[in-house]
Amino acid sequence: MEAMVTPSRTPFSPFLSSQLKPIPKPNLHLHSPIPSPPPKDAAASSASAFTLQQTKEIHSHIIRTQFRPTNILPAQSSPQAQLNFLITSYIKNNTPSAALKLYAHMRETAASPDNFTVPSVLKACAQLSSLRHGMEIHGFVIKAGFPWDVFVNNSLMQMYSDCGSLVFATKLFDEMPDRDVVSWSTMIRSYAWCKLFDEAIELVREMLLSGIRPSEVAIINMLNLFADVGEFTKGRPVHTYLIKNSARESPSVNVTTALIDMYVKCGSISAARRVFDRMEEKSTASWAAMIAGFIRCRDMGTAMELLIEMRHNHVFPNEITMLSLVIECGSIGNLELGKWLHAYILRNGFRMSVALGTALVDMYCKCRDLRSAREMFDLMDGKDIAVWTAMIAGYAHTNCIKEAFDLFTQMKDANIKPNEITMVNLLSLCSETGALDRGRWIHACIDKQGIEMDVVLTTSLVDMYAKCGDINAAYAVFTQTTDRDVCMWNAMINGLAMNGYGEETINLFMEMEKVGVRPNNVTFIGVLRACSHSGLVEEGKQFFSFMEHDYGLVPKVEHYGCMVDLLGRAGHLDEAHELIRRMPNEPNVIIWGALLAACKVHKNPKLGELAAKELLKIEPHNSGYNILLSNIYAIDRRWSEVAEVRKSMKDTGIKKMPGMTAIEVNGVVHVFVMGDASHPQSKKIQAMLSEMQEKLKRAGHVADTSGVYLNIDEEEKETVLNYHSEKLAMAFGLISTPPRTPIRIVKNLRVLNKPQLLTPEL
DNA sequence: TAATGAAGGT
Repeated sequence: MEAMVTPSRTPFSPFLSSQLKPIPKPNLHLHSPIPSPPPKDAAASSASAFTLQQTKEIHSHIIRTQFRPTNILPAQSSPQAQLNFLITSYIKNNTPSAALKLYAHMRETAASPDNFTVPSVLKACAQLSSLRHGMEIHGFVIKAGFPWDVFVNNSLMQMYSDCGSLVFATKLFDEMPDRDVVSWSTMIRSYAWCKLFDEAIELVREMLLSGIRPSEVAIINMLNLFADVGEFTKGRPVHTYLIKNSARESPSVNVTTALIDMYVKCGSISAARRVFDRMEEKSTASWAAMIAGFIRCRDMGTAMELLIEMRHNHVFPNEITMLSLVIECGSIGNLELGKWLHAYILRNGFRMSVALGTALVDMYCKCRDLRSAREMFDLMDGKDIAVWTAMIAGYAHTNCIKEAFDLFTQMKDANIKPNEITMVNLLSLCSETGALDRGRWIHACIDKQGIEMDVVLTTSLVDMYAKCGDINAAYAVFTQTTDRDVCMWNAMINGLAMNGYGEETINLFMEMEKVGVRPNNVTFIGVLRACSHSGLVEEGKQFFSFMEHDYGLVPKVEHYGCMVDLLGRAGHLDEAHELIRRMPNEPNVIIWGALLAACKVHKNPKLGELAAKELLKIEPHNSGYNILLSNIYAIDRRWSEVAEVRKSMKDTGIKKMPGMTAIEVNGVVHVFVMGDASHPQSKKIQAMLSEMQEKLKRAGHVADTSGVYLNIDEEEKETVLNYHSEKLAMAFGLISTPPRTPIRIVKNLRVLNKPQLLTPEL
């Protein structure tokens, strides 16, 4: 690997290189201090599950009082038992890193972890996919000399499997003196998780042979698993087993429901229907699974019919049924059915719980009907953080900056404290729109409000800083945390790649390997992109081959896209074309677009024409591709063909989409299109543009007009260049910021391709 | 048990 990246050194910014500190060594003993206690006493009582806030309060109380009895936990509980309880509570509240910190604290004090602690903290490791922490705990178990315990052993297997180390899990399984049904299920699950279905099925067979009867839970787990991986044929043996066994005892309603769910998720609605029709007794859940199946395959008529039929059979949908159907509907984005369900809910007098209301708001957002979402939202009473967040997420995903931040302000006025999820949504909005100042502000809010920095939130921060161009801030956030999962590495790797740090990207990739985080498809996109932008052709080819042969990751069309880009940028156009012809997947617009872009740069109209025509085959009405084709003709000065394309565009009503550029000044995002005179400060901008042009001319700059493919004379072309949206944004930036302020403009192609997003309905 | 969240190719 080392040898591979050395050959052609790419020039990279010495500035960043000096900034990039080595990744801190993993802190094996987790010495991080326990967070300082909030000044509240633990007043909450009764509930069996505590909220995160309550957990933290109890935590600080226990630490403060040296395990004196509280009014919440049983007074006679040992320190171990109390801490175990807190660890479990942190995990239930989805804050595994807090659980691990608490465990580290136990190790330092007299309250030594016992075999109730270990399975809990292993679960936390699994949630964080932190193999390193998991192994540390395994080491502790061995050193502490616990008596062998099947429960602990199963937890270890589970942890290894969730952290991607099937080898260790298998080793533990093979060496177990005594296996229970959970051990088998865990191992089967692990194999199936790695898509080793044949091995998983073989293990099912072995389990049955060894006389272990799968428990009902084990069968349901298996079915859920096959459902998750969407492998239909592989699930069959479980079905066969059930049928064979049904002579003795018929499967329970829960098992059959899981079976229906599996068939539905594997895309076989007819098999699901057959099982469903044969059921003697159907529960609410069975009906719900069946109806969700018809929603999923967009057969709304049958879905509605079944919902009505269900009531004739005296099985009544409950709030949960409706909840799951609304969620399903949102995930396929079917507005019509969503509205029908909403009406159905109102007509039939279901209790409109906050959860159901939230699901409806979310459904409308996912169907891009923000107006209805907002209506529902405004109607709701007792709004909690989830609804506010769902609504903010709706605005965030449609790039409605103003609405999202306005709502955020209103939420705080209503005394609702934002949580990690709220912040993640706002940050992703900042990333998409390049709003660095707002992003920094959100970062400050997170610190000020003491919001838990979990993996997802940290990843969002890294991503925001990287996409907004502040790579040093991204790196600072990245290095400040020790629990990094593959997504966080990917955010940093792709961030470096995106900002042009080819060599650093590759180094970081190797660092990731070293600490034992397994790269995935997305990781390789970043690495290949880095090679592409830095002209590391040979390295890129090697990584491409590595990913398949050394990591067992089948390159997807995305990776081919990177490779076409890599080869194309380097001018190896024919090789790129050859790769497209050889690829097993159907080339899409990205692939042909990459080839076309390369043909433009390297002036190969012949291949470019081919690519443009392929693009138009896929999307005949895309104005962008029509423009590109006409530009290709223009390179060859084939003006009559240029005119033809333009005429056919005009005839079919295709309009050229305006290029747009955004700039953030004092927290406000200004968007410019080409020749835009609508800005209030337009006059000043024009004056600044003239000044810029004068200065450039005096400095001897000659505009490169070869990229403007209109049949007009050179002087006019220059005018067109001068009114580009980028220049307008740049000029605006110059007049509205103090001298020497860095100016950051954003051209977001994704925004460009979705013009409707910039003109929200509201 | 069932409502809100992260990484990606021109």
